[in-house]
Amino acid sequence: MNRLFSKSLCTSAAGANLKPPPADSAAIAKLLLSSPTTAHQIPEEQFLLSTKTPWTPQLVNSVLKRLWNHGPKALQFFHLLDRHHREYVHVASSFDLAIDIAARLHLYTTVWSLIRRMRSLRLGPSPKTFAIVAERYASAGKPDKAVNLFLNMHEHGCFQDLASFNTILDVLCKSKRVEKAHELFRALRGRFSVDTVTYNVIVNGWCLIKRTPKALEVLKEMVERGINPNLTTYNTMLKGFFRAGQIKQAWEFFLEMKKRNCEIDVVTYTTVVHGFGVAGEIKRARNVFDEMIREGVLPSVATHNALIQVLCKKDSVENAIVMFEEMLRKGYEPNVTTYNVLIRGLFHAGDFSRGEELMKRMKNEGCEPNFQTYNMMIRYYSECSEVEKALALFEKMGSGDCLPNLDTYNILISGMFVRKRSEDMVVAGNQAFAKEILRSQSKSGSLLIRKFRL
DNA sequence: GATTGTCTTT
Repeated sequence: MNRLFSKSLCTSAAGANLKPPPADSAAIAKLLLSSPTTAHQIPEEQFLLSTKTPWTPQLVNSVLKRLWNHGPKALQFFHLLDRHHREYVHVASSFDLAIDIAARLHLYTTVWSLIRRMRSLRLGPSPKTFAIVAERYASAGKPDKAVNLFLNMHEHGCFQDLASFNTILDVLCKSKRVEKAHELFRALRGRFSVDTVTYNVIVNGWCLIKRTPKALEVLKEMVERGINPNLTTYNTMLKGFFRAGQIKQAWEFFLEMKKRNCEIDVVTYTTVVHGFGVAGEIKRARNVFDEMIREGVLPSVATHNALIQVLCKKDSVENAIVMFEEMLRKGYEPNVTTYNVLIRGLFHAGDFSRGEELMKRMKNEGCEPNFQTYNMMIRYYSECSEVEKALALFEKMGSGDCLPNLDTYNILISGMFVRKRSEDMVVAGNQAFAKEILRSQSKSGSLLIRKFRL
């Protein structure tokens, strides 16, 4: 998500073209957020529609991504350009973004009219478009709709192939509809000549719901059918054992991988380091970490993050900090996850001031805090009745690049209600974030308003 | 966006 809001993305909108746009995507997004949703043809909109704004697909996409948590606004903007601009025509990737936003809001009528519009402009829909919609259907608890979408793809001018088959299976698996995925797999594996990736997706599916015996069955079947498992297959299985709490089996599987001369990689080692750590086996996690270095497999930032996280959770924040400093000394560049994990660790230990310091540090290092950073810090503050601190962060969020999302409101409000301190709500009222919820116009927003009579 | 490792909470 952080990537979506990066500065480079916005400035690159100017592209290699001759003249820079009069406004960047941040300014445009702000303008759109400040205008009422119902009004039409307000001066700002006329500005957006004027031929002086040199719209490019990059600029449009950047605005859409900035308005990700303000879906109705994003769609309003998309439609405005689509319907009223004389020259600009959306590209396929902008349609995909708009479709994703509409599907996320469960506005399926809009989704389908966008797909029709896309088709009439001969821009798609592409397999990617279908992957997006299928994923949204699946995560909205409509896996059958996702399957039907795949089965009827060809009616919308898009051919099914192995890639799209693997995609729909993965979408079903990731939303924990593994039985359904396996069913579809068995029914259609003859029609597409399925490959290692297909099997890997199914193996991963069973692992995700901790049914490792089923995963092993699929692995066996794959070998019997002459499709060779690869390192991804084994790494998936290994992670599955750890996830299911089968530490002994995981270790034996790992040893077997080494015995059979698999080219064990950084993903394998990271999985084991993290797996042992989560199981509370810090010593073994460290041993494996040292072993990988001896074996000449370089730990990545992710490997360090895995170890830092488990040190925070199962050992001590102090040791996690030591690891962090060691990582810096070795020349690694920490990412948002590194900082989030450490800040969470410090906050969890009640050390708010060092957590805040670390956030300052991450900013100084050019690593922008994301939603997770803010929401996590706000959660800890409101749980400890530090409402002023929580609201200060909330304000900082609103003025920066990382606009508060619905989760933020939920965290703030529930944090206050848990404490049942009426004066908290007075503070909250002063901050007028109830108004913000109204403006966000989402279903859950209005539910909140009704629930708490804001 | 065809598959695997690090970030939501116990």
